[in-house]
Amino acid sequence: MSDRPNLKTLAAAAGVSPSTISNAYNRPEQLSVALRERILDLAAEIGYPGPNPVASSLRSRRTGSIGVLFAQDLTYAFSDPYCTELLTGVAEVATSSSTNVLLMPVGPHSISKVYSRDEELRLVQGVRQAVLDGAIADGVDGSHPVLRVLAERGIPVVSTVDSTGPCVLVDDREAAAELGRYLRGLGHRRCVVLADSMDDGDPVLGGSDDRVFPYARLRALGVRDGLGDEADVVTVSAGQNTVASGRAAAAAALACAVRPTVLVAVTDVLALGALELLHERGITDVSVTGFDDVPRAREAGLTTVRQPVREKGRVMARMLTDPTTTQTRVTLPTELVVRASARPAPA
Amino acid sequence: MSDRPNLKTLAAAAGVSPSTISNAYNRPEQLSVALRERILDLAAEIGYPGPNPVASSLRSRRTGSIGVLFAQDLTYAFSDPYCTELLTGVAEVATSSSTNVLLMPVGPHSISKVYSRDEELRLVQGVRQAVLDGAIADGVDGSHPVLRVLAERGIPVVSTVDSTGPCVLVDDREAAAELGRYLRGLGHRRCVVLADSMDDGDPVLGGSDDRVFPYARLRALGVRDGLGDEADVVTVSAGQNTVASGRAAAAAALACAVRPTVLVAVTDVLALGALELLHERGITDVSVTGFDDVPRAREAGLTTVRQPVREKGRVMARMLTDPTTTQTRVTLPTELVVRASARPAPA
DNA sequence: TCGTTCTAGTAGATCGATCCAGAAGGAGGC
DNA sequence: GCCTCCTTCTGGATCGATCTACTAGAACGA
Repeated sequence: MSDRPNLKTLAAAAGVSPSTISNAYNRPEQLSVALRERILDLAAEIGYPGPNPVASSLRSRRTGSIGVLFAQDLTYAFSDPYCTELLTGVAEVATSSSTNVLLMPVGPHSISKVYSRDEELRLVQGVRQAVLDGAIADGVDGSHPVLRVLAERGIPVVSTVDSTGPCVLVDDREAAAELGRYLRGLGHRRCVVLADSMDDGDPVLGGSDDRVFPYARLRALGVRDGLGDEADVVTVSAGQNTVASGRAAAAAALACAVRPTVLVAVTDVLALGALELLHERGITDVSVTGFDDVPRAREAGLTTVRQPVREKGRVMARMLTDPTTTQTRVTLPTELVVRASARPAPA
Repeated sequence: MSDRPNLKTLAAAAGVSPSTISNAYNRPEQLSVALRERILDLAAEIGYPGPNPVASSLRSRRTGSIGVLFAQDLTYAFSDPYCTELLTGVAEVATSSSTNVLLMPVGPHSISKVYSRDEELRLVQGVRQAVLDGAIADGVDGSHPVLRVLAERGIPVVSTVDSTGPCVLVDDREAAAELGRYLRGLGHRRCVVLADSMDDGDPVLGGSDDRVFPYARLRALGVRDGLGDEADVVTVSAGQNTVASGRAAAAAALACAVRPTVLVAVTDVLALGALELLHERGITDVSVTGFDDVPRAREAGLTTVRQPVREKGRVMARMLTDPTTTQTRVTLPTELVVRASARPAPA
């Protein structure tokens, strides 16, 4: 079997210089229509698939793909409605600009843990070997080693977490504060916040904050702000952002010495789990709220905070693919969505 | 600002040859522990992020990422439970092997349409520029131009559509035939098959087959096989695989001259749409079946055919990432799942 | 006729690593 | 003391394109 044809092969076959072949694909206006036709005909004939993208990227320093990093495990991402909605926004922009989307698995990372060199190399391996022009980091804490690798590689990163670099945010704290004030108005004073975290095991009541995701921390703070000083607010770190975690966290919350009147979940998914548990146990005097306003929140009658997740994905992707966008810091609006799951606190 | 450090810089700084730096990252056993430590220390100090993956891929012909191609629009993929389940399986394997997952947008493709050269170049641009070691093609018809590009580039492709190359299949036709026989046993003789397709517009009754996805075609054939010759079977091409399409297609089906006793959707998502419409119109004497057994099918009481989608994703990803797998053609089992949505045909 | 501008195409360096064959130096055997 | 083997490290070719700067010749105006 003969060697795979490359640009030089084709150049020789066509009797032109390599530069001209390159131009035929990348700068049609630089050569005559007739010559370009002849070249592409010949390419089809000898089975040349176009310039090798790896070689092309090496020289041109462009790859035509953008990466997406999730704080949580990639395996969970596709069953998380927040993630899929964000990806949809990213995909819309990617599709319209013929850009590929690279999903990188990243190991869980704890701020406090110190990694050995080889542990860290393994943690960041996906990102080290990733071929991309820019990356979207969703909920990834600024201290995460993968962000350092990307910075060293000179790859632009747009984050959903507040930082000095480009980011697309919602005001998590203020949005949660608004929710808190609303709950305060309903008479709630004893509250447990259900927060997803990098933990894998059972829910931990009032556990340390350093494995809780950045947005979860802010939302918990905001709820405290809104409920006021005299309110009793405890956080449960629940583990992965899944319905099952929400159930377990709610169970842990109900087992508190002083029973809360409201469970404030930092995501709708956790809230749905909490609702499930309350329903199952026939408990009707405990309110639940969520955050995000995913499709199922509406069906479930969940009081929540809406954020424009798909738009977030679009904006982030545009910041990386569209050279004319100059904005480097965008804040998107949120909106309190009142439904039936939060009721006045029992007297 | 100084130039970004590269392998040669680091080699010079460490007083060793470039090969040694490369080995420090890729072949730790080829150098003494002390030297490797010294190199990695120095790398951290001068901010060298490790070998440039593009240059590395060019020489080594490995990229550390696998691609995924969906027959349908990438934007819809994340809201399609079949796709997300497949991706989850892929992600599991990718995570455990530190492989990245590349999602490539691909324009819709009609078998019969002839593309101009530049139209086709645009259609395949994402795939032409994609950096990957292998690709998973889900439901992509063998005639699709992107598959030719991948073949010319020498990139291995695992397909879910029967072909001469590697593939992971379910026996769509026989699975559907089993369903057909079951429905026949329930007395059904007038059937409309709801099939998703590359069309965008309104549902087309008995439209041409060439824009229907390959699996949809096979399942339609299987149902015919199972229902037998005397049964009246018509296909509606419904457009995208969405609940909304399912509703519209069901509406079209009910408008038939001879009203069907059963709507056989080639996917659960379409079936859910059909159920929604029937429920809304208060129609109780028309049965519905699906295919895939997605999570919501259970909640909806949908009679359907289960296929192990996540396992499919795992197997396909393994065939591309694990050099020890030699199997080139795998058939996974299916199972008829009887629930309440298919009832005996009215007399 | 001369100089200028424009178009179509070219030459050769370069991007940043990995691969393969080989060499230096020390250990071990006889 | 000599030879062999093993470990550790090196030199230089190579992967396949794009980039920048340049040229030949046509076209054009004065």
